Amino acid sequence: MTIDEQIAYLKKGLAELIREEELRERLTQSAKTGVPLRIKAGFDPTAPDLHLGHTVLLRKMKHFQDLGHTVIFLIGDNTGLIGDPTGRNTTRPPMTPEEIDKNAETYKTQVFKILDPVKTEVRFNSEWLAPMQFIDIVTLCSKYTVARLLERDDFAKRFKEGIPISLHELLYPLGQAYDSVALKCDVEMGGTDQKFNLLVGREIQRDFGQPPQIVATTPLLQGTDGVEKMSKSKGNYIGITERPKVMFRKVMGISDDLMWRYYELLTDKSLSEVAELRGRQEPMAAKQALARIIVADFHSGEAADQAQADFDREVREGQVPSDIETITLPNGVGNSLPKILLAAGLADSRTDAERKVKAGAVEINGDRHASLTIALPPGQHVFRLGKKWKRIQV
RNA sequence: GGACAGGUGGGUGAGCGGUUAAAGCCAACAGACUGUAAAUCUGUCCCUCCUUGCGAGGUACGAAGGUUCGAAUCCUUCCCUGUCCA
Repeated sequence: MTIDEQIAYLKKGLAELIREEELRERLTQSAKTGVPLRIKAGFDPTAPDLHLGHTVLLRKMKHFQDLGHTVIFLIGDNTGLIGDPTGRNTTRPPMTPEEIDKNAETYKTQVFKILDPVKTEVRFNSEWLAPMQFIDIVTLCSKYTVARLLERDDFAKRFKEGIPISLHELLYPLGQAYDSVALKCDVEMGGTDQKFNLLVGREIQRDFGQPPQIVATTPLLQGTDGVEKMSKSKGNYIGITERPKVMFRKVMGISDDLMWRYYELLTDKSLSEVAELRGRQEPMAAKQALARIIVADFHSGEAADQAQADFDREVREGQVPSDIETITLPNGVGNSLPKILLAAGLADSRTDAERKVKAGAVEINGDRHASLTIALPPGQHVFRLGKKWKRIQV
């Protein structure tokens, strides 16, 4: 590929690239010397469960690898103690080396579904942050001003609204910036919400006599609710290790509008292909195709077939799922339906169970059951409460 | 160190002595509708118990005490947060 083609390839699907000319220079330089560029992205050590939102970034990092460059998967085991200030944060207790190792392993098995292990370095920022002395930290702090830190959107907002900002939170961008110095990064990537932190990296690198890194941001993927960005804590995520069936169903649950965004950010389909698909006016078919692609990416084609078959049968035809759990009732629940539902894990509490029954949400062996007592003859019974199914052995 | 303001259910946010398990909104859950969805409409949304009733108890409004027949609402102390002044 020519340099122009490389840039076009890398730019596709990026939210922002700062600055393109610098990237061009480095790509040219790299081609000349044969030294690969170093592409960094940082991840929080506490949440090693990746979801599709993370894969937007990972897919883009993979593109750099495709061109022969090195990706540094940085686990922020030290900055993670602060927690990127997205809200009310306190310092988290330090993680033990065992926990960190365990999380790192989990990360590896997940990210290598996308990244090429041969062209990936997994690093921890405790490597250089932990040995820093107070004086080192003060020196680092001296390189940036409070006013500039407060320019960051969420800081500015919180400051203005009188929401607490703890001093240590201000240090987070500096720590992250120093990571780039320590790793001599050529490019740092992150979601658009990371733009500020990534830019601080440029300035700090300059202060340390390094050429400033190129900043590449990827768009944030909306969660399944279509409103907020995908995040585990919001419960609107699709995890990349989720079972094919669950994954398929979650994809089917997104709105038709959101589906096109997912096509754009989560598949290799070109924009014209997506537009063509959209023009066909067959949202149902398009969404199933999307769900198949995603399941196949993280599992296999066969798993995708199976997931689709399950979906057709269970959701579209409303039949009993193939994989429901069988529960044997403990003694003493008698014929109280709420107690049975609680014992089966279909309700959170007896009060909750009672409400659900009264609301007509309970189906037993295919028939709605709205009374609070039931005599179950010995044998197996299929219970359904909303989307949850259980087989109960009496 | 001083002067103010504030801490309510998953989130917002009303209530400022009693019809308040605590408005409204959002989220969530269930039902209807549907091509999966979305949207819309309806209902629910602390727990326990039973004689399942617009039932009876128990918890709950930062924490602990106190005043009251009665407190999320008043008082005291403590904890936490913000603003202004030094």
